[in-house]
Amino acid sequence: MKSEKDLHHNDFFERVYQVVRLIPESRVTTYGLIAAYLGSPQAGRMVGWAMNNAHNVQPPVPAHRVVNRNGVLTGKHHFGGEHVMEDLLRSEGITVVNDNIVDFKKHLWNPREAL
DNA sequence: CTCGTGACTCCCC
DNA sequence: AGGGGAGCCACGA
Repeated sequence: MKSEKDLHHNDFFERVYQVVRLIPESRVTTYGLIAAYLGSPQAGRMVGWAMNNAHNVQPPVPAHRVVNRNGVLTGKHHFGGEHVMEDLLRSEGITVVNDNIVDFKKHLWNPREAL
């Protein structure tokens, strides 16, 4: 029935989006943990590449909850403003200082353990 | 088809 | 401490 092309919902990007949508409020995860959960521990760059396109995807993807392995907001320049990503996190109760998430490990959400 | 690039991460020197 | 290389894989030129 389904052709190869109809399997687009299994694409790496789509699987990334599905995981990101499951990150709870006030929690964050990393590019590497998402990649690892999807079976490609070395493909963190792909997760970032997927986030680059996340703004024109539905349902919405809370891309601000994805940071690098040190809890740094490396993707903040893709939110259309210097403080947009940071403000979104703050509005969920997360403290950000100099692009670093305070108490990062306390807010870290690991899909491999949670899902 | 090949090449360069990237919101990453790990390893080695 | 910090810089370079490699693996990852989608995408556009």
